[in-house]
Amino acid sequence: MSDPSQQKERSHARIVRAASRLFRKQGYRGTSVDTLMQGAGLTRGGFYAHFESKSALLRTALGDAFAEARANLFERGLDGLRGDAWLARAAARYLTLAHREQPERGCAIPTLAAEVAREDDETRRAFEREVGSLLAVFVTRLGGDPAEARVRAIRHLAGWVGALSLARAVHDDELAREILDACRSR
Amino acid sequence: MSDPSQQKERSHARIVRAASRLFRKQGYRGTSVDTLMQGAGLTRGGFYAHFESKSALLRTALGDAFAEARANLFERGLDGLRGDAWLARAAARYLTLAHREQPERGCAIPTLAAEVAREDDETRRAFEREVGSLLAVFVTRLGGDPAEARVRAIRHLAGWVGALSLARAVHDDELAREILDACRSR
DNA sequence: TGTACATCAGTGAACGCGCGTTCACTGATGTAC
DNA sequence: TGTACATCAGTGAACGCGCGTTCACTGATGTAC
Repeated sequence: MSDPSQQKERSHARIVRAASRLFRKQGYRGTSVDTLMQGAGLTRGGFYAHFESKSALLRTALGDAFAEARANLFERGLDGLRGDAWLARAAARYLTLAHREQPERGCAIPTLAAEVAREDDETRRAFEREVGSLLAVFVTRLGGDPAEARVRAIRHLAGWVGALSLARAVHDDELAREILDACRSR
Repeated sequence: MSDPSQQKERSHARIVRAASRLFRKQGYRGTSVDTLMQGAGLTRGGFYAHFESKSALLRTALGDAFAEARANLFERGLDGLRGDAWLARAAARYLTLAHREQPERGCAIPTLAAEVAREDDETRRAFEREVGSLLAVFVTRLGGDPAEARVRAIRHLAGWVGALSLARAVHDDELAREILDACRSR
């Protein structure tokens, strides 16, 4: 009973989950190994039995963060929707003050892209893979000619990412709302 | 001759300039006071005769960074241009691989927005002021109804910011180019 | 014109602290007989 | 069923290091007489 390797797997998953949330909330450099192990209910010494380095965890945590955001923002509750109907609902979810105020469960791109851009090739490849599968979801949902859908997917995603980045970095809530609203309408 | 207070002013300006470039290139947390003082040709001990804290320098450096980017990307060489003609030229400048590879002279939003979002109110207000004056340039250049121009300004800026953020965080140059190109047209 | 003193921008050693990482150890659990 | 041993996930003290910040000092320059 309670196979010790299963226990290790569960700890591993808790570390990844904690990292995925804390990195989005406080940034990668802003989150210490100590803090994230506490977030997983463990102590710092155990970290290196699970990951080669903090950087290796970032690569793994990106997968979890993108998966959570993908589900929450673009899939959950939007089952049958396609084309402009899906686009409008996804935009309305992405471009909210709630998303602005809860980076820890939201899209990983506005929170982590700038730090990832300064990391090594392997990390940027991991990020690239996640962007790729996110765009694939967009293309499927948008439908129509795949090449055209891909251009539209990139354009919309970029607009939403920029809007959220701006809305988070300004102080005034009203300005934040204006930015989010301006990018929602088509 | 060579008024000592003038010398201090020149050192001050060199620190701000170095910070403005290094923060965009390596991030705010990624740049130490030591590194940026070396970048200004000084030693670390002198820093606190010029700024109350590293955070106070960030607020000042944002002004320099936005001013440099505003001039380079949206004004220099675009003297008479207005409306869609200006927009197309500005987009063509912003969405280039050169801009992707030279964050230290480029737009401060993709490089610093995520870190600023985690800083205190005063810093976010400084960032907000700079975004405001950048949008004012956009509105003037776009012309037409000011309210409509402002919505368009926000929408385009957000799209460009998101595109550059994505292009920098992915590894593959071809994908980066595809992202930048997709966001240029219209 | 020359000497003594005041000013002050900049220096560099030092501070306490938190970081990523290592490692000898603990203690709960599973296995052998 | 009970005892002795092996395994191994997790602990927590310790490592060297770089950080933001402080401070006693230096040395060039300007001022007073």
